[in-house]
Amino acid sequence: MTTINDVARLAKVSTATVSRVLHDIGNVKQATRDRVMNAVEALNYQPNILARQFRTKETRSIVVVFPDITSPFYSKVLLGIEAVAHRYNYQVLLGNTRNDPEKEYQYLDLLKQKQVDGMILLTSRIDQADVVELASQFPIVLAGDYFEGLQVPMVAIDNISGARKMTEHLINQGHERIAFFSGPMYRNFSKDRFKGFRQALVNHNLQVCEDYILEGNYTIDSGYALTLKILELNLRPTAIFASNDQMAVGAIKAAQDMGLRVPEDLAIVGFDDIDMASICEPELTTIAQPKHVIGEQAMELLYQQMMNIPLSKPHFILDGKLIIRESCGKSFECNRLHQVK
Amino acid sequence: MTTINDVARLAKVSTATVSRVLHDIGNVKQATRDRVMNAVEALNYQPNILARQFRTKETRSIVVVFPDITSPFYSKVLLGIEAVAHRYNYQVLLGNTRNDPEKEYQYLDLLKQKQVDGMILLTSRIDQADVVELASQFPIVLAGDYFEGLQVPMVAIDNISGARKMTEHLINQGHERIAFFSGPMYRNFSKDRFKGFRQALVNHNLQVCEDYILEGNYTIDSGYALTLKILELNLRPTAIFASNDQMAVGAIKAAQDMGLRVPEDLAIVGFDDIDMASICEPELTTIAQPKHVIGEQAMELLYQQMMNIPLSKPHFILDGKLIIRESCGKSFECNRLHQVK
DNA sequence: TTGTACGCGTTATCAG
DNA sequence: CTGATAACGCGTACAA
Repeated sequence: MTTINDVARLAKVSTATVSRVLHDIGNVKQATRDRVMNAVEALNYQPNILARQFRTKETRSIVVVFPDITSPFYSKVLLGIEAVAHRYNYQVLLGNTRNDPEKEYQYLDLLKQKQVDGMILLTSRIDQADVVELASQFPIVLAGDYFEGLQVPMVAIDNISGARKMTEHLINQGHERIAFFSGPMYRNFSKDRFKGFRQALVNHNLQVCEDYILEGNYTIDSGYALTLKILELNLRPTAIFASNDQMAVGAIKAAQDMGLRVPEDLAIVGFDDIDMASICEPELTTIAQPKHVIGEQAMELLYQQMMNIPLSKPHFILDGKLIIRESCGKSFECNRLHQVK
Repeated sequence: MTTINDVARLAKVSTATVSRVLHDIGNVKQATRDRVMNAVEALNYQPNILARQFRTKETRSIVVVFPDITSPFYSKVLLGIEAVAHRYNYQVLLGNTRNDPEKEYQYLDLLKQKQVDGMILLTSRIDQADVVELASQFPIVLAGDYFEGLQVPMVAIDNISGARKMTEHLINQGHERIAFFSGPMYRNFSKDRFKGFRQALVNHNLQVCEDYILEGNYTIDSGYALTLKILELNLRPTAIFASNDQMAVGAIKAAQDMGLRVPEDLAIVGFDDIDMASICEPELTTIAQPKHVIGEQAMELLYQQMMNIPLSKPHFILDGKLIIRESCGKSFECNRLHQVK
């Protein structure tokens, strides 16, 4: 292992000068700079990063915490994070939790122990107070999910308005009996999607029927099971709003297995716009989240904190876009004409 | 920041003893051990990991290199790796390359610079010689992909026999005009899947038709485009073997868009058995890879290297399993009866 | 413009 | 069983 001392000796300068050259700081005569660089080349010197990290207390790495790397949503966000992280020369540590709060706490330790310079939480099951306290001491950003009314830096879409838009679209199609598959309610965005759903119903003087509200866990299987359950009701819904695409895909599968046509017999819509949404049969009407951008923006926010740049804007609420495909029946325009008639 | 010195002082022992207690090594009298632990508690002491890493030259982290975290295949393998890594107390660094060899070299630097203790390559586009040389100096494991005839530790399925099995199934169904969508040929497993395909044809005295062999890039879009192309031929194939599920899904979509029924008009099969394979319509016949196990095994192999445990077996060839679903037409059994008649 | 010398917090060696 | 102390390699005041 060749060290900075070896370089210094060969270049006949002090280690301080070598360090200066390597970091492009301080005034160093061109001649000595060249001597140093030559020595570096000759010895094929690579700085000992671990020593540097120890010395500077900077690891140039961050950790991203999320429940499931296998999820098409989280992995896309992660991709956005990674793109910006690498641009700023940060490494990204995998923080897969498998929904285990215990694990999450372990990742928090990485921060406390300075093994990473910052953290992005794509979701959190641990005590909000803990996160808030940590956020006051370390660079932290929430992405996709968020805490109610807290000023931890955050980037996400407006889930309430997204879900409202979607529900209104369904209502405009003539649906009055709409089932809602929520995700686990310990996630704030789950609550918000439900809120948006309810708002739309209320706005249109439709009553929300308890039997039509079911809680799933955002998996295909869960959407499948919930659909079978809801189809047992005497008065079936004419539409299902699954609050993510995986559940919607499971719902379509279940409906088809029960001999129902989608959307003719049962309209089904989702949320997120994962790749599968435009592949499945019928193609899924959904709310598109700008996943990559959420990741990029989150990393930008984190970077600013790590650099101690005051945040011009700590909260970013992006737009969720209604994507009308086939699974909800006739298009919005068609329907308007229909109603006008 | 409270250090080991503070603890030593409070416990009225030397730092050496504190370190001994903390690592459960050496003989320490119970009484002093208690004193130390009390001091640790009282001061809420957390060892400085960076200092430790610097001292021991161990980071307890590894990097996993792969082209696309968004891929259902790679992310599942990654999950397996992560499970075992955490059991052994290793952190996992994300090595997304977006297929950029440049990036891959950067991750190699992490190894050389001792920023990680080991590396798992899920695929590699860089010079094989470089990898082999590196593997002689650092813990490295190849997973999913591999090098021909080299003794770098590795775990993967037998792609040749997997592809052969699949092709034979198609032939047994009565297909004689089978198209093959390969992946990029710079990946060895791509070559092997093609080899297996060709072997099966040759074994059954079918000739391989150049027009039916197309190279894609393992994406849905590519499967879609290739299918449109192949359907332009005067003599259309009766079956398509797409060498991964994404391309197969794209192929199904294209066929359906062209008004063809799958499998009646055109049989389509894939490879990998990603989640989507059992969701799409029709469900996909495919070769299942034990993705999670590949990841687990790869991490075990890496761990053994990092611990300097001699590898009992450096190469693991797992089994790819033929999963017969709907997209290939009548089931194998039905078909045999049919032929016997 | 350059060099000296110290400290970062641990672990490891060696002596007692 | 325990303590003193020397590294580890780098960055950086401070001095020259």
